[in-house]
Amino acid sequence: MRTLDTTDLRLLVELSKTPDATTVALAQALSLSRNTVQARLVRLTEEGVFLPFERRISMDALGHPLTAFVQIHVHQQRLTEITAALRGIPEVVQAHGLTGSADVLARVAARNAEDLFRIHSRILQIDGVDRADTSLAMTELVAWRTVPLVESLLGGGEAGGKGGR
Amino acid sequence: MRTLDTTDLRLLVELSKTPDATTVALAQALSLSRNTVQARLVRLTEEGVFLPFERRISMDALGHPLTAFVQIHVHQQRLTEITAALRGIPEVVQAHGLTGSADVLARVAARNAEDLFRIHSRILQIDGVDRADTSLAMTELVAWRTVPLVESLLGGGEAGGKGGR
DNA sequence: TCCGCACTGGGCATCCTGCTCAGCGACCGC
DNA sequence: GCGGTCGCTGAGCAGGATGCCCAGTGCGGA
Repeated sequence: MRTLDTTDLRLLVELSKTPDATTVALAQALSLSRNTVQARLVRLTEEGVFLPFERRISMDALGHPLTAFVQIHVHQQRLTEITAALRGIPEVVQAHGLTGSADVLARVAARNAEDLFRIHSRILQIDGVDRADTSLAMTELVAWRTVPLVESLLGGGEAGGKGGR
Repeated sequence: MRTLDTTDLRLLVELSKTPDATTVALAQALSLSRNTVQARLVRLTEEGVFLPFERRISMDALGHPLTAFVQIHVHQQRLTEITAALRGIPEVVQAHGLTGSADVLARVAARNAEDLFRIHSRILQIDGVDRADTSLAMTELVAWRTVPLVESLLGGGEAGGKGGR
């Protein structure tokens, strides 16, 4: 994957500020020509810099205000089937295979405590699952953010965005 | 927060399929009038159903392909300062206050193993942090998804979208 | 029965989009 | 030093989308 240059990063920051900005507005904000912005956006899209829109849907709005992390210990030989089973539970929003004591960390969205208990049980009943420890997220201390990282890349100095090959 | 009706949910699914679709295209896909779609989108936006665009930026693209989860044990009295310190680390992408054995679960993005170690050390040096256990995410078994949950709400039957108050 | 609400379909001026083209400046390899 | 190549610019153009307005309609609740 190509390394993003300053122009790309500035574009990402601007997009984060005004996600629905038109190409013209973005060009104005960054003092670039409309053509350049358009070309960059196409390239960024093709390179897969933008993750699916799904990620922008609020669980709260869907009536699932509770977030919980479930640490799952499994028979590692059966990981494939277990993954499939987890995919079958819509409330399992995300799951990672981990190093360390637990094998799988699943992120779960629930309507309320009962609902969470139900989902927890459902995970426990999956064949090959040994144990599942649920931790409820009480506060989001740091809300998902990418811009600080992008800005650190900008400040840290990348190659300039003009001329050259 | 108002409960989303069938029309809203169908709109979310359609948007997930084609995030850059025009209002006209969405209206066509859902067999609604353009005016209705436009009004719904405005309302969904006002209600905060859409999370920030930042969430759609790929860490891989930013040169941070490694994801790690850091379980942090802290002096709970100092949680406020600790949160501020975590916010000061750009690589800390998200952090939750948890019930259970650990106090804080932080999600971290890193360039490579060394980088991860550096960030881990930086977290450890925060005043009030007792211990920090890092687990590296090796695979994303289930990529972030919301649509299955939305569809389960659709299938489960919500109130219809037309008429009434 | 009447009211209010949400959706519909039409219309309108303005702006954006997607595309093309020529020109220019900078850096590359030769 | 020189041509080649790449990225940015500014202009132009047809088609379409946007944002806004309004009147009409069907349904449920008061």
